[in-house]
Amino acid sequence: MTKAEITAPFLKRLKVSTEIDEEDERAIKSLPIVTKQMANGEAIASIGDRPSACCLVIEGFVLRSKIVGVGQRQIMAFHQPGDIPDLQSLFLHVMDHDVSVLGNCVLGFIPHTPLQELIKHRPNIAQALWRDTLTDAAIFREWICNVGQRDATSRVAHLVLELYTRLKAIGRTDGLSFSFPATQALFADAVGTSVVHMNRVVQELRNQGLLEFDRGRISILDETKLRKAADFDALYLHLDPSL
Amino acid sequence: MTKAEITAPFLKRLKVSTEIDEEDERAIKSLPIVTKQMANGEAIASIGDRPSACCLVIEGFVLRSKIVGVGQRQIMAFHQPGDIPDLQSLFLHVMDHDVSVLGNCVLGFIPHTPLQELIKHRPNIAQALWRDTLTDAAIFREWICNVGQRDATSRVAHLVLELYTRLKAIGRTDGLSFSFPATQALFADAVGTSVVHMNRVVQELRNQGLLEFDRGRISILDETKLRKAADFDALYLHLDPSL
DNA sequence: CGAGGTGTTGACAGTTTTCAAGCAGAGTGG
DNA sequence: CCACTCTGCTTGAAAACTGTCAACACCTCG
Repeated sequence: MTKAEITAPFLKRLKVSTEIDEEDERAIKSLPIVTKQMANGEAIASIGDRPSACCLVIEGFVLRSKIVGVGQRQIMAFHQPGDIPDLQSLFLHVMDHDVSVLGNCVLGFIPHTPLQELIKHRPNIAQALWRDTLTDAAIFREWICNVGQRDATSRVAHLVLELYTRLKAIGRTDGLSFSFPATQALFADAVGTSVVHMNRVVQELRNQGLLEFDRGRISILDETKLRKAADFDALYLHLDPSL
Repeated sequence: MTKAEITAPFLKRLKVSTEIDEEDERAIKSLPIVTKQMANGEAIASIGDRPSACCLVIEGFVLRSKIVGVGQRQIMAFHQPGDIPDLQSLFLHVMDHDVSVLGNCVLGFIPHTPLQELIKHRPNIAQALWRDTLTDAAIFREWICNVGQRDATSRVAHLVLELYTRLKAIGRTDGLSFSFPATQALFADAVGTSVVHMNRVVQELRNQGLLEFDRGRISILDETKLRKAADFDALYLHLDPSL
């Protein structure tokens, strides 16, 4: 993979929100990035770690999770190509949660030191990255609402629409469907329900003709009804309004 | 109020995480801050707004919330003196949630422009503020876990310990108790339960001798048991380890 | 073929919400 | 001082939602 290919989704993302000039772009392309293939479930960083590099998602998905109480897992975020899921480790040195791989994934590891240099000397990039961590936070807030106020059916509908909307913004959807290698158990961990209940919710959404889960592919069948069931408003994603 | 008094909790907070030199301190003290007294429930910023200033909490508490579905409210964060609850509006120009006052409160409003200048020319301060937004995000993540995985009793216990720990870090606790002007309905909105159930949980915690709610004052009666009930680990708060 | 992961189902138990009502205290105005 | 209102807290009973347990079908892979 060339540097251009590696940094492409990342650059595209940054440019949505911020003026990135040629020198910024050169600086990003000259970062020392080590790419690595990783398989489903592999750990990138674990709670208590003190990482010395950040990981850029190039292909595939990454998730952030935490074990709560007696072994239950809560997933707190899904990350897609162009994201840096553990950028926070630059400033919060101890990991307070786990970061791991979903499906097969290509990651680029960027050591903290050159990244810190980049932030110091390229204010545009610093600002874009800061903004990125703020939209992450906005998504966390929406998840609090999701888990706190909506019933299980709405939660799943909402999560699907979020994934769809974010993936569409980076051109990784195929009409109204997209590839997402998650089992029902994983979805259950993300919306805070049991696997059994998750299964019933999936069936209900299927029977009502709203969406279809099929071996790593999610298809939206009736977007209008799904939006209504989900109580979904994309404002919190802070995407480029032109999309 | 003098500038020194206004900025004191804020400066104290920044210094915990970052080297702030004298010039940084001078720059902060010369910010044009307009203070304002506000009363319980007053709105600071609402969803859809495009604020042109950020608000610094000087005395009292501020909360962030969102209306979900048919009028239910989810509280997503509580902020204490030294916090800037809407710092994100510097980079995410449209508010995706509401910010309002809890109890009586003194706020300092700082226009975006001088704040942006400060960030541009004082990298230490920029870094400290960025770090602050990252700890906010860490708290959001923990709230997702709280609402997603714990039962109502643990959730309340967890929230109380979080408030206690954060307030202790800024010296606003009184032994094992602290002042926090929240009704049970407010707590219900924060942990995602109904008011009725919240009341039952409060009584249970009282009966078990874990804590006491009394007109705006919360007292921890048995810290060890409460910690256990809450499944609480302060790691995610990223506080100065010397505290 | 057997093992393990994933999806599915039924019955039952537990938690939480909803509805409806009553109580206590603070503040208001007559 | 006494209604009166308002808000916050409390209680009981029924209904809704969700979790747990146990079992089985299906599929892939070694």
